Formats: sequence, structure tokens, C-alpha cells
Amino acid sequence: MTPSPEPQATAERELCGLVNGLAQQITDHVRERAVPLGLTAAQATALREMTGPMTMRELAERMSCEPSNATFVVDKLEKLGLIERRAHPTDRRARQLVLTPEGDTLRGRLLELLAQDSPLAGLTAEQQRTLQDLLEHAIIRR
Amino acid sequence: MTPSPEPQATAERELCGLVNGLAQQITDHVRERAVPLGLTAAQATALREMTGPMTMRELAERMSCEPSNATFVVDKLEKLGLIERRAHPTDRRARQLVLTPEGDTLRGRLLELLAQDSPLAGLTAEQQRTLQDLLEHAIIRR
DNA sequence: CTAGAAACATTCAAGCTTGAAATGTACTGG
DNA sequence: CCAGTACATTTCAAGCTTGAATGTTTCTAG
Repeated sequence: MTPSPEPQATAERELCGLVNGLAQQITDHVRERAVPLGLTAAQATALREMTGPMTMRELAERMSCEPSNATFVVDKLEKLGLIERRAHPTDRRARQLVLTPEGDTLRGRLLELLAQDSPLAGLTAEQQRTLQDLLEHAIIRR
Repeated sequence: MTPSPEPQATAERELCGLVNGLAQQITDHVRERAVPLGLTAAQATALREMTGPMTMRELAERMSCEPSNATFVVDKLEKLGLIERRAHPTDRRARQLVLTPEGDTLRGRLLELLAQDSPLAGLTAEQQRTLQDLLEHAIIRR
């Protein structure tokens, strides 16, 4: 065994593990509720983030993934008739994503399912606020 | 647009987005430091979690992934000569994973790199403790 | 002891994700 | 205006991840 690690660094590493663990739990939760609707976890995540018309890049950012991945997922949603790629009103490089009526309806059902047994239900409203503060604080870089 | 969602549910959804965002940031951070060592992010994560001899399942749990994925990643690490699969001393179903001397050395270098510019550096030690409490509280289910 | 149930690990197919390269469009300083 | 740079998107290869199916081994109730 190599030299003993700094306790500080170890604590940080474990904390990263916890963050990843919770993120994984959230994804599992999404997947569970997506499958009965005929969606994969990735598709459901995209649908969930479609709070209104947006570009590919905006969607990718909301999904915390690369734009090329958003292309992949939106392709699927488009084939399912849930989303449309329109010309962007002011930027000819970009596409404007819009939910179809079917997509909007399905999104509504999805959101209902997602609200049930949230992975964060173990926290009180105040704890959730604290968590949000900390995460926002930790994330604001880059 | 469909009926307006409950504000409570919306807040929870956004919080999930933050958790995922931070997890993504952590993975990116690992990837950045893994590549110069000739490792992928997944391989580096596995190496990082190898705090001592353990079974496939234990490693998978630490990596927050399915055992079948651990098999995949350990295969790679084994081919790189960084890890060994031994017979488990008491359970013939299980394997005991052990780092090779090279694996142990590389892990040391990886941990050093990972400690630099941690994605959690934006938080004070106390904030990190609070975050840890909240996450542990949120995760203890299942 | 023994049958059934559970657990460990692996394999494979299907789907996800990243990063680099390519294309087309917008912006910026001369 | 024009060249150069930056940006939005897509394509593709390589690698990651899950879930179901399989083979072993262990555990447990009877």
C-alpha cells in the first residue's frame, strides 16, 4: 500500500461518491417511471427539461450533456413524434425545439410520475433549500 | 402548454438537475485527470475506489453502477496490468480484486491529481460537512 | 440432508455518451 | 467589405452502461 492519503482529500473524494450516488439514484428513479411510458431514461430526461421552446445547446446544457448527445436523443424523440425541430427565428445556425401536442401531453404525464416518491423525499423542504444553496455554490465555476 | 405544475414539484426537479450537474462536473474532472495517465474516466473511477481488496459487487457499489459494468471496467484494468482477480478466500462464487504494484502506484498518482482543483473547492470545509450530511440523509433508502 | 431461493460473476445486445471532424452561419476587427 | 474567429449542429467511432439470461456457489427452510 502506498503512502496514506491526506484525510482532507479523502473526505472530498467520499463526498464526490455521495454526489454520484444520489445522481445515480435520480437517474434510476427517472428510468423506472420512463419505461412504462415507452421512453428510455435519456429520452425522459430530455422531455422533462423541455420547459419551452429552446435550442439544441440549451437542451444539452439542461441535460448536462454534450450537444452531440442531445442530437442523438432528440432524433429519437422526433421519431416518436414528441418533438419538432423548427428553424430558429433569428439564428439560422440553430434549431428551435418544440414539443408536439403529443409530446406536451406525455411530458405532463411524465412529470406527474416523476413527482411521486421523489429521491429527495427524505429531506424536508428546508433541507432541500439548503442543499440547493450548496449545490449552486459548488457549481458556479467554469 | 399543459396545466401548470406544482411549484413544489418544480423545485424538486430543479434540485435534481443541480445534483446531476454537479455529478457531471465531478466526472469531467476525473476524466481530465485520467486521460494524461492513459485511463478513461470509468477506469479512473474504479481505480479510485479500490481502497483495498474487494469483490466485484463491492466495487460496483462504490462506483454506483451495475455489476456487469464493473466486469467490463475491471477487464480493461486487468489487461492494463493494474488489477488482479484472485479467488475469494471464503466464497467460491466471488472474486477478490487486488491492485498490482503498478496499479497501486498509478492509483497514488491519480489521487494526487484528483485532489487538485476539486470540483468541491468552492465550498468551505463546513459547507462540505453539511452537504455530506444532507446527501447521506437523502441517500439512505433502498 | 436437500430442494428451492438467493447471491456472485459474466456474457451479450441495445442504447447512451463523449470527443473529434465536418458543415454551415454569425460575429468582429481591420 | 473581408478575413478570421467563434458558434450551432450533426456525424461517426470508440467506449460506457444497463438489463436480461446463464452458470456457479451459497444459504435456508423443512
